[in-house]
Amino acid sequence: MNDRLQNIISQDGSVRGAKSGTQDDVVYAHIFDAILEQRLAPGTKLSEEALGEIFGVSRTIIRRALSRLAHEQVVLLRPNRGAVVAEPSLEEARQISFARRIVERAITELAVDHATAEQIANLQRLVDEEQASFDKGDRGSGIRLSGEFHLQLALMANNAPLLNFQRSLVSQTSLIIARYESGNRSHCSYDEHNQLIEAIKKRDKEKAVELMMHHLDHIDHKLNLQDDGASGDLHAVFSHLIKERKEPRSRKKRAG
Amino acid sequence: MNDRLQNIISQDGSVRGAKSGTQDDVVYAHIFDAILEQRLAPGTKLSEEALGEIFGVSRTIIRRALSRLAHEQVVLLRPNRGAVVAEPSLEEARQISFARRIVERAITELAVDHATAEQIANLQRLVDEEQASFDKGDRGSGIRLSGEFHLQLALMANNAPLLNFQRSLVSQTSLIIARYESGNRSHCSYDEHNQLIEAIKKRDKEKAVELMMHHLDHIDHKLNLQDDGASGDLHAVFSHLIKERKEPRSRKKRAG
DNA sequence: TATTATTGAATTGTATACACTATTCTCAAG
DNA sequence: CTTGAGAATAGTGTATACAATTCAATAATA
Repeated sequence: MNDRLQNIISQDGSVRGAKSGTQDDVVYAHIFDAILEQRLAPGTKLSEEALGEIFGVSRTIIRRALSRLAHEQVVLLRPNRGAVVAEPSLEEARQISFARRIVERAITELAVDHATAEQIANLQRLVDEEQASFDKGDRGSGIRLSGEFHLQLALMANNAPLLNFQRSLVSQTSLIIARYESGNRSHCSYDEHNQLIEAIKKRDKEKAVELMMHHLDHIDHKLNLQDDGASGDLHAVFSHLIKERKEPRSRKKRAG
Repeated sequence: MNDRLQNIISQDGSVRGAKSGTQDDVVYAHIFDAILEQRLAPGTKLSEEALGEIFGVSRTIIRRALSRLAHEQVVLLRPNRGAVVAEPSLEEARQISFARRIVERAITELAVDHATAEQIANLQRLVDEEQASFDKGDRGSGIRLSGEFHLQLALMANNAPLLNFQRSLVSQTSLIIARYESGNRSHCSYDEHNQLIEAIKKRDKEKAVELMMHHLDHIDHKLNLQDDGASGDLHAVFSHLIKERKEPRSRKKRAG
């Protein structure tokens, strides 16, 4: 038995982060997606016990996932009072928007420099999916994919700290859209995304940056003060994946 | 091993930002300071049980603290293998340096716009302390205070996301200095810090940004990031000790 | 009726027991 | 002497019990 070989062989097949190995990654990803797709409205209480039941894990795991989300400012952790989906204020929204301009400019420039053909193809695929989602009327997926476009761009920039920061900013922007964008204005960012891809293909850095800045302007302009309260029912939001709690592993007493 | 951690961490010092309320904040702050003041070297193993004994809390608390540190990239959490103080590679160091330029430029501009007299006084006090520490020969405190200067600047920028990002970048920079700063070049950043304060007082944005960029250049130059291009090529890395193949490796005798 | 105390349920905070994994140690084979 | 397999050990991963705190409902008082 060669365990090393086994390890090497089994290293492939990792799909988009969350490997089935660690449970809190799965929980994290599900809650994260639910928030980004706006199935969980800002302000929704995230009860540890309820989430534990839904995902079939103990509060320990839920706690870790919530902690990660809190670090990305997607969730607010109030001591002794539990977690809620973050509700960015207008002032916070303004700060996030400003920070994004700083970061997106740098990312766009780096991406133009470093983008490979394969990465650009990935980018195009994301935008196509995004457009398909909006066409299908799946606004939630569309908004999530729109965010992933900006994350893919950050990935192409080849700078880990900027990528991490971008992840947090994009998530929070999604929250802001959920809170302040009037319901029916479809996001329609895919058109601007397509133009960006063209500029990147042509390695036209100046044009790409200009497009990105305008794109961010448009996002800001679409926001206003209406709020549409989405769901607050955790079980409903996650109904498609509620499962039975794992049978407690047989606890063999250590024979004396 | 346990005793070594005990000695390093329990050195009485300032534990700023430790809201005495929750225990894991205290633990977090102590470990954070120990790393920033370079009493914990990059690569040091951080055993949960040992830390629990040292701080008189359960592993639960230690785990949370380590998790927070890992989010800020100050600690590396290896699944099933425990936590170690992060060891930024040269490539990571370059990326961090780049990201800092982006962020510090924005922060400097914002700080010039928003700085109040009181905040500038705070800034000045930090630099005085920093200088005093270096004069006393307390390099650890000096480096920590140098970092706090940049954090205070970020605070003055009035932008929470940028402040958070800056916190992570400054911490990692401290780690990089610990790992890569060439020999005895004392940090001596306080001189440039003082010039920056002057420019901010005069609301001279252009000058302040220029000083900041030069300051970051100097930091980089004191490190050995310039060339070298450390590779994944083991033969290159260990070329100085490659021996004739036939030479039988002398096995060290077991002590005791 | 409005306001404040008090009590009890519900939820989070922490410690700890057990399960699982990785590392170290020992020893046998080449 | 080196290499590799298997057992012993140490350390992390997860679940759960219990303590501490918050929240809600009721009762008491003005």
